[in-house]
Amino acid sequence: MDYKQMEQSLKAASDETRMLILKYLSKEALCICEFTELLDMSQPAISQHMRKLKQAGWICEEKRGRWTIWSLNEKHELFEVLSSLLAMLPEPERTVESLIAEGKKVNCN
Amino acid sequence: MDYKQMEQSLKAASDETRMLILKYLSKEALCICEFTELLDMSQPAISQHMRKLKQAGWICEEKRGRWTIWSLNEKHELFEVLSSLLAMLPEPERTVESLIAEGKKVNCN
DNA sequence: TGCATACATAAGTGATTGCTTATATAATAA
DNA sequence: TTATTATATAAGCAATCACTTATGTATGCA
Repeated sequence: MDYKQMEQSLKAASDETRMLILKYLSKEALCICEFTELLDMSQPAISQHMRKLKQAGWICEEKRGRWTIWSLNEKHELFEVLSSLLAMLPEPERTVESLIAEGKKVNCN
Repeated sequence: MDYKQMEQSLKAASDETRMLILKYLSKEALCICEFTELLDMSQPAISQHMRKLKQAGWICEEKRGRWTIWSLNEKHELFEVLSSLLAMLPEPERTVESLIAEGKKVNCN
């Protein structure tokens, strides 16, 4: 891995919002609409973060009907490093379960 | 470690120039003037990169006369992660030895 | 067919980045 | 003392950032 590649990978991960996204994805695959609820952010903001993470190779998308299901790319060269970083982070307050409890869970998977 | 802390640490390391600096420091402690030669950059540019790395806790400074000797901070909470990242990077082309060969090595340590 | 849903993209904006040049500071050398 | 060396800091600037609002696109449903 060269310096430019590592810079691009790390830069994409070095953002509080995107680290939260990756933390959620380390548990289960999710779609954009769930993240807008979990992170309380606009849909375009989430969408743009996803694009950055995808360009860096951290996540994969799977189109299913009108949903796009996002998941961690376990084949990323730095996947193990990412995993150990994510393991150091606390569990987010909002969970998919809390969305269900609030009746805000969408049926995308 | 919380999300903001990790973001700040990773952001400081997520730069090609600063990763090169860290790679050099993983071998030996060095001063600014050596980096200006090794990286072919201006002194203020290097100085500002050092400040960022120091603020993130990645490096330590030791003032010795008019020199400032910089070294990796092995007590950083993410030191092991950093080490494994640096180990994946190729050795830089320019080395302290090549500086000596060119007669550009300074006597700072 | 028409409308709602899920998402992507584009343009605009204020904040941050990484450099530059210029200058300040502090230690040593002459 | 004066000059030189090593470094830090400040101001300025173009590029990039993360958001916003507005709009486009594709799917599924009535």
